[in-house]
Amino acid sequence: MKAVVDCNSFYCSAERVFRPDLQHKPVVVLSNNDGCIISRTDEAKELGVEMAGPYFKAKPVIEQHGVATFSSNYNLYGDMSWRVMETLRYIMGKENVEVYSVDEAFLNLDEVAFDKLQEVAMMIRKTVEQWTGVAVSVGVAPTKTLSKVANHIAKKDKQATQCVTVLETAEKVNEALCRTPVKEIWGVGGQYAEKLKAFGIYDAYQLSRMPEEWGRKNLGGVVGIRLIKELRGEPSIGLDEELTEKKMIATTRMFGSPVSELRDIKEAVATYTSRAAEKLRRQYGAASMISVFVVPKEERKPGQSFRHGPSVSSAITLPHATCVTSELIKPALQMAEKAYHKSISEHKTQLFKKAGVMLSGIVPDTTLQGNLFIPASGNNARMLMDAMDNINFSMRNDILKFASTGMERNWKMRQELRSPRYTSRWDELREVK
DNA sequence: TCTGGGGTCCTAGGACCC
DNA sequence: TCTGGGGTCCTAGGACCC
Repeated sequence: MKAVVDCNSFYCSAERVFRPDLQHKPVVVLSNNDGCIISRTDEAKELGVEMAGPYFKAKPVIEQHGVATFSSNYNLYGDMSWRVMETLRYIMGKENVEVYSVDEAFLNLDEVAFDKLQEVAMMIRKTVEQWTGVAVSVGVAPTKTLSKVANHIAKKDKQATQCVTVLETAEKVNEALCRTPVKEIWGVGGQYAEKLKAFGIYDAYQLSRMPEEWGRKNLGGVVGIRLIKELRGEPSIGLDEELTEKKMIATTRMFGSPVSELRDIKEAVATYTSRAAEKLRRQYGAASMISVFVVPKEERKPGQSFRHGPSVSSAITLPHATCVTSELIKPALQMAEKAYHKSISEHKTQLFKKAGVMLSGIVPDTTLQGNLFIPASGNNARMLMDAMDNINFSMRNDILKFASTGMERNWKMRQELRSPRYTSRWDELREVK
C-alpha cells in the first residue's frame, strides 16, 4: 500500500505557525510580484477567495473581512517543508519516503499490517502536526494515483475523515472512483478532461474501465496506460526515494512593471543567471546549455480572457559544461539580446513583462575533483564561486554580486507583504516578550 | 519499375504536476 | 491598471550513422 501525505494550505499553515493569532482566521499567500493567490485557508475559501485568482480581484473581499495577507516567503516555506519531511523520514525510515514537492510526500506502507493502516495513517498525521505545527492530510490506497484520490476525499470533508482516508478494499476504491470527477485525477488536466468528456467519460470509475489500448491512443501513450492501470489498483508508478539531481534549472520572473530598455532586460537576465548558477552549484552540477526567453506584454482586447503571452527564446550550447557564473552570464546576455530583437520584430511591441533563464544539459561538475584537462584558472573560478556562495549565504543574499546584474534594478518585482524569515535568519527570529 | 533495416541523438512542443 | 514560478515526462520528426 502507498500513502500520500499532503500539507493543508501549506504556505498559509507555515505562516500561521509563527502567528498563532491567525489560527482559525482567514489567511492568503500571494505569488511573486503579489500577482495572484497561491495558497488560502478554508476560512478564506469560504469567503469566496478564488485559488490562483488575481489578487486585485479578491482585494475588496480580503480588505472587507480583514484577511491576513502575505507575500510569498520561500525561505520560510523551504525550511518548514524540510521539518515535515524529516519527521516523515523519522517515522517511516528514509527509504520509504519520496519527497514529491514542497508540501507533499509519498510513503511506502508495505510493511504495515492491513488492519493497522488506519491507525498508522492517523499517527503520522498527528505526529507531523505536533512536531512541526503543520496540519496534513493522509490518503492511503494500493497505488500512488489512488492514494491521491483518497487524499482528495480526506481533504474535502475534514470533519468526517479527520484528514485521513484509507481505501484498502476494492469496494471502497470503486466507491471513491465513482465520486471523483476526471478533472480531479492526478494526471488529468484541462485538455484531457475535455477530451474525456467528448467520449462520455465523466468520473474516475468510468475511466478505470476503459481498455489500455484506448488510453495509449488518447491520453499520451504510455502515460495513459499507466494512468488506467493505476486506477485499477495495479501499481505502475514506483516510489522514487533518492534525491535526484535536477535536469533543468530555471529562474524566471515577472517584472515589477513592464520594461522596454534592453539594458534593464540584460540586468534582469544576468541576475537570474546568477541565481540559476547558485542552484546549479548546490547540486554540484555544471550546465552545457543555456536558454533565455522574454515575454512581450500584449494588448488585451476587451472581453478577452487572461492568457500567458507567447515567449520568444534563444538557446546556445556551450563548448563545455560550467557552473561558473561569469561563464554563464556572457552567453546569457548574448541570448538576451537575440531574443529581445527577435521578439520586437515578431510582435511589434517593445514592452516586456517577463524574462527567464534556463540551464540544461546538466552533468556532474568535474572541476570539483580537479580536472587535469581544464587549465588551473578554471579551478580558481570554481573556488571563487564557492567563496561567493558562502559569503552570500552567511551574510545576506546578494551582498556579493556581478556588476552586470545592475544596481538600480528598475525591473525588480514587488513584494510588499512578506513575513520575516523566522527560521533561517538570526535577525528575523520570532521575539517573545 | 524496382531503392533496407535498425539504431541514436537532438529539438520542439504538448501535456501534466504542485 | 493589476493574473507565479519551477519542474517532469513523453512523442514526433529530422539528421545522421552503419
